Amino acid sequence: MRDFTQSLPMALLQAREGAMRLFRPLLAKHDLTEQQWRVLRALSASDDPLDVGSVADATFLLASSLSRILSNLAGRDLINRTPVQNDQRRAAIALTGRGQNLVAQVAPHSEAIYNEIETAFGTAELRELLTQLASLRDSTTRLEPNGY
Amino acid sequence: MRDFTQSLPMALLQAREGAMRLFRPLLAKHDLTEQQWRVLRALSASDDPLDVGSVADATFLLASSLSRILSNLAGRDLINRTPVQNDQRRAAIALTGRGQNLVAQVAPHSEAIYNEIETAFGTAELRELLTQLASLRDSTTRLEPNGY
DNA sequence: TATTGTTATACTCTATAACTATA
DNA sequence: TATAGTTATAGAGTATAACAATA
Repeated sequence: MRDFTQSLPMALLQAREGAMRLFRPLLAKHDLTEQQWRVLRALSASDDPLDVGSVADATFLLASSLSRILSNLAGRDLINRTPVQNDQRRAAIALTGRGQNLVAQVAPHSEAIYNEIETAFGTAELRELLTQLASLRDSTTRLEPNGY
Repeated sequence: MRDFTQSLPMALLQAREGAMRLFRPLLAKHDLTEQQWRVLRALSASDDPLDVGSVADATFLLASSLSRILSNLAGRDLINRTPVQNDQRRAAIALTGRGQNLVAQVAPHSEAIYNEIETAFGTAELRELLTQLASLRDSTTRLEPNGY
């Protein structure tokens, strides 16, 4: 078997841990978990409200996990849910004003950390890495888990 | 702020999810969580028994999380803990015979999945990606989280 | 009947701190 | 006093399934 530390999942985990380690104190200061921040970011990145399924896809969260997270964020008045007119099953999720303010407050610090990483790692290297990661994602998307 | 889907942590998460999605059914069949498998792999990769701190470092698990995981694995007779002679505080963790057998049983399937990924993504591309990930890890290791 | 989303349940991991035993 | 490891506690996410409401 391949060397443990050389395995792709471990390398991706280590790389992500190395980056997230720099972001966590910022999120903790605002009482946000990584997952909660992913939800806020996804909503912030979208011009229109998103239904729950779209948020789940964008954030890599299970619908059942996301449902709880949305309840938490709604309880803190950071997001709201409004039923969709055409399809009453769907809920349109959007940032509240408070949610937008929070994102706007955290974003510059997040960007500063990101810039530190980019400076340390290299702008061209970062762009290249993002390209390769997208390519890997596309490659694995086409594969199916085998039955064992 | 940078585009959400273009952010490095998200890209690393997506890439890892894409890969792990292919491995999870295999681990599930053997009643192993990702974290438990990381521990078994780390022990398998080492010629000598490892103390708990070393396993924690190798697997990116907190000592307190690891302690429970080790209890679970010990209860299934997959690992054992033996006190270290020179330093009675330390425990030397090693795979049992059963643990070695389990790793030996899972490893070929894991390798097959890995080969599928390598074929889909490209051997040279994979090597290059691993190099870049190691470089990123080194870059972020030298950075410190800022206070906010 | 199928789909969207929530709830139920059991489990696992995270995170911090307190604690024990040893050095 | 400091260190290695475990235990306590609270919280959060995972995973599967069951469920209600709607299409």
